Amino acid sequence: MVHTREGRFLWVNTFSDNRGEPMEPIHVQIGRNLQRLRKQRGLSLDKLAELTGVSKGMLAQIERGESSPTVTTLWKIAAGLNLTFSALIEPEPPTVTVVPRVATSPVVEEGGGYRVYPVFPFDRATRLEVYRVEMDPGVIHASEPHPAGVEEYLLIAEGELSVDVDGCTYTLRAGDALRMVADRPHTYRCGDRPTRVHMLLVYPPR
Amino acid sequence: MVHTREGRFLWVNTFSDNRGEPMEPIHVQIGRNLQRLRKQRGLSLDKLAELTGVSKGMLAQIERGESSPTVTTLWKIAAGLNLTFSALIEPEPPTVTVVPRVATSPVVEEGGGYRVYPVFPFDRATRLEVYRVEMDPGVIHASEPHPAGVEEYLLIAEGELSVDVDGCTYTLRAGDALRMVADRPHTYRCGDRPTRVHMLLVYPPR
DNA sequence: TACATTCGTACAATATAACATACAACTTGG
DNA sequence: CCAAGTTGTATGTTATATTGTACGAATGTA
Repeated sequence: MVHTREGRFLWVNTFSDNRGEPMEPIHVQIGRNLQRLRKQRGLSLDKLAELTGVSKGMLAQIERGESSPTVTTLWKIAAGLNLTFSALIEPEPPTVTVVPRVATSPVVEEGGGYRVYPVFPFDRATRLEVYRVEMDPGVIHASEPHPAGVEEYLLIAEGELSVDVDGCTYTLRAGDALRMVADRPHTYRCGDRPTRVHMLLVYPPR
Repeated sequence: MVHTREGRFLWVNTFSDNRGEPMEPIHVQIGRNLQRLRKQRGLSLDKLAELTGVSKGMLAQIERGESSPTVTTLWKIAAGLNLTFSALIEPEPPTVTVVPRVATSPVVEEGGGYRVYPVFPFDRATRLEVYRVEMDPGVIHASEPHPAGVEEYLLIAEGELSVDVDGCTYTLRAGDALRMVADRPHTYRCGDRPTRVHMLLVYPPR
């Protein structure tokens, strides 16, 4: 319950901040991204027109933010450059991010025996959120459901964890993994050794 | 250029199977997704037109795959429904899957000292792929670049791992984490203890 | 049941995307 | 240096995206 609420709390705040971003029309952003990507690859408009099957004039218009291309045109561009739509729509992300273990404080610490550390916050592009969960022997933690569509992955780093969900119990050890649709109550139970789990929450496109 | 060519090569040969894309034009896919999302929310075209500021007739045309909307129109739709572009482009997901450690065989086993076990295969909905990597002390592994847009997460379960990328070296220990854009060569170097890492590959929406 | 409202589709008018071609400025090769 | 090639921009034409309105069918209400 606390965990779920926390998770939701993080989601709401992180998500909306990221969403409140585009002050510029989307076609202008796309234009800028396209020009950057083209120049990074040292391509002329002519060359790009060849690669993508979109006219040189149109590409120039797009880059200058003077036209709002159709999705088909964008698709051609993305395919020709072997890109995703994201690369055309989103600004360039940082390349390497390290999160040392000691750099994080638990966001949840029930009686100290169940500790949740944020590793990577919700990322709008990947829709992925990563936590490190540490449980002391014998600790039981009940989670309320996440919103519909959220999927949870548990990657056991060490120790032993039992997961109760949908009336079933799954016992997992180091190296084991479990994924589940997380929109129902589930309970974690730590075995007789300290347990560390990488927990991934994957949010649906929404 | 060489790098770009390499990336393209990998994309074509390694990932095209996983990404087995439909042969349908993108605007038809978008139409289908839009209609599904609209109906899931119990909205009429009228209501959707209100929410998005796109005309009812146009929305109907899009849903029927009869028109290739501009990026501005798509943006309006996404914003009105509080969606990402991905949700408009990608189809929808599926309960509990457990992958015991012993259930998997390494897909990569270079001289035995570097072993990659698939945990969760590429999932079209989450665009996430999970591996467990085990390295013996002193082992070095050089990775070729992944396609553009792919992001790699390394969650250290145990041991010590050094990651060389972009001329920088990051040393990670149990509980540490790293995420990076994976479209460039990178090298893993195991410390003096056996190392286990959860490796996540997140593919951009496409 | 009759009437009102809602729904998705059709259609004509308007706006704009997308193209091919031309052109001035710049770069490259002999 | 000059000619040829390349580059991004401008322009007119065509295709199509987008709108507002009308309409028949379906649904809801008294």
